[in-house]
Formats: sequence, C-alpha cells, structure tokens
Amino acid sequence: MTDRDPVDEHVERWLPVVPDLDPDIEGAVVRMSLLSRHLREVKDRALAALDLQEKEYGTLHALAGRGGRAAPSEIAGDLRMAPASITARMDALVRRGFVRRIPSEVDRRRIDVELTDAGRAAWQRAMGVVGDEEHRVLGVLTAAERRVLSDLLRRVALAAGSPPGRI
Amino acid sequence: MTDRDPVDEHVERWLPVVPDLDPDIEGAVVRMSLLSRHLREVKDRALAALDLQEKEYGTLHALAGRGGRAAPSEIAGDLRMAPASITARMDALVRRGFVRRIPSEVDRRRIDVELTDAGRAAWQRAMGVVGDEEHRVLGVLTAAERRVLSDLLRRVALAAGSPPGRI
DNA sequence: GCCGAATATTTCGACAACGAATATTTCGGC
DNA sequence: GCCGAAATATTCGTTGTCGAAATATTCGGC
Repeated sequence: MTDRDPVDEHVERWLPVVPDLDPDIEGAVVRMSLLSRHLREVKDRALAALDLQEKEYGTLHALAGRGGRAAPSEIAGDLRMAPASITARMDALVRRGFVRRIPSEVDRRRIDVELTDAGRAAWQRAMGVVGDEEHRVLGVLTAAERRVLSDLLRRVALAAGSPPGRI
Repeated sequence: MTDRDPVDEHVERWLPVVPDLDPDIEGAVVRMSLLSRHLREVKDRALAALDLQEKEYGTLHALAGRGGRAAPSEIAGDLRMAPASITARMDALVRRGFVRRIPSEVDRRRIDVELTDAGRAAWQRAMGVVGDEEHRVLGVLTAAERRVLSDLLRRVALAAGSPPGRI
C-alpha cells in the first residue's frame, strides 16, 4: 500500500488521548491545510525566478480574470480580501509599471485599475510557471484520481457553502 | 449528478483564455485553499462561544500534544511558525492563566511552557467544538468517501514532501 | 433641485507574523 | 579549564492585513 506521512504519525499520537478522533477527517483537514500552504510556497519560489511575488501574481491574475480592468473592490472580492488591502497591492504594481489607475468616466467614486502591456506580459509569463507547479504537485495522481479528488472536494465545498472568490 | 460550485464557474470562465488549464487540478487546488480557510473561520466562530480564539486553541492544542509541557521552539515547529512568534502567543495565554513559564532545570537556555489546570480545561472544552465543526463540514461525505479523500491527499502530500508540523 | 442614505476608495491605527539581531547558556575541541 | 560555535528565547523593525473613520460621489424620495 501507500506509505505513511507525518499526518499519520500525528493522528496515531493523538488517538490514545482523543479516542473519538476520526483519522480520515483529521487527515483530510490537516493535509488540505498543509498542501495549500505548500503550494503557495513552491509557487512563490518558482515565481521568484521571474522576479514576481505570489501575491503580485495573484493580483495580476485576478485583474486579468476581469478582462484586464476592474474596480479595486471587485478584485478584493475575488481575492477574498478587504478592499482597504488592495490599495497597497495596487500601489506596488503601479510602481512596477504593471498596472495603472484610471478614474471611471461613468462613476467618479470609482478609480478602476487596468493592466498595462507590461503587466499583461508579466502575468502571461508567470501563468505557465504557476500551472507547472500545480501540475507537478498534483501529478502523482492519475487523471482519474484527480477527478475523484476534485469531485469529492466540490461536494464538501458545496455543503460548506464556502462563498465564491479566490480565483 | 452533483451540483456545480463557484470554482466550476471560475474554471469555465478561464478555460477559453487558458486552454491547457486542467479543470481537475485547478478545481482541487482552489477548493483545498477555500475549504481550509472556511474551516478556520467556522472554528473561530464556534470557539468564540467559549471565549477562545482559533489561534489560542491551536497553541493550547499543540502544547497538549506535547504532554502539556514543551519548549517554545518545539511549539513553533509544530505550528510551522517562527519561534519569535510564539513569545507573544504565550504571553497572551499566560495573561489568561492558561499557561505558565517554567525555566528548565537541565538547560537554563530553555524556558518551558506548561499548561495550567485552567488551560487544560479550556482546551478540553474547545476540542469537542472543533471536532464537531470538522465533522459537520466533512460529514457530507460517507465514511468510505472520506477514506478515499484522505488517502488521495496523503499520496499528494507524500510526493510534495510537505514537511511535518501543524498538528 | 435638495438632502440623507448608500457606495467606493483611501487613510489611519492596531495587530500578528516574520527575519535579523541580541543576550544568555551549553557544548566540543584543545 | 577555556574559547569559539551552536542553541535558545527574546527584542526590534518591517510587512501585510484588517476594521473603522474619513472623503468624495451617486442615488432616491420629496
């Protein structure tokens, strides 16, 4: 069968003291958390070769997902962050020349953000790197297994009612 | 079959612009991240009824997992945090009377932290709440499906080489 | 037309985590 | 026994995020 991982040892250590601990629930919960963190870290390291931080890429990606132009509050919703936090992120991207601010013509409360050509180019370069990392980590499973995994997670997510966002 | 979730719409929106996007990989990655976040939030809300923050519970839990007494650096490793960050967490728990600092007899560089009776009681009360939330969220899957999910995640985690920790 | 409520962004203050630097102690080689 | 290297917890300065307040604008009712 498959090997044991650190989470198995964690569960084994806890079972005596918490008899009603479900190893599969605990295992799934802890592994999801660890894997999400791990993925963020490997993406960050891979993106460093392109002189881009994971959070910069995430912001560019969300903006590209809105067609390259959006309101800051829309980006905040997509990234599940507070609107106030977007200001600093956009400031940094503006400084790097990846984004420009454009006051909306129709609603002068809004100050849209827009990808520059350099920003779009950086995003496109980085997208491959991020995809490769995801593929590399999930690549130990067969395509069929990945389908099973994704389907199981979808059912949990639907029941949990986790709100949309985090593109 | 099962319903669609927001991640499906996200993937559908991106597929035209990124043709080589694998819906199952993207789906699994995004859902793991969203679910981990969601679990942390529901735990935090549930623990609020016990006047405990999720991070306080996590620290108490890690300490209990070490038998109720440990070095700060050990707790930092278990929680995958920087040792420097543990100082403030323990300060707060000491203020609440859940933890006390005890200079080690054998190695005077170490200042062990130890659960008080009140700390152990708070942890035990909270443990049930956290377990219930995990069970509630993962409960939409059958026991056999949870086993499949946990096994798939173990294989990914093993291949990714995600280091131990985060009890 | 005007006024209050709602909306959108930004600023501000607080907080948590980090890395680097610091102080103290232990360990190993001589 | 002693000295430099390693280890341990802490302090300090920086960064990133948040919620609340501030500012500017739009909308709806009258």
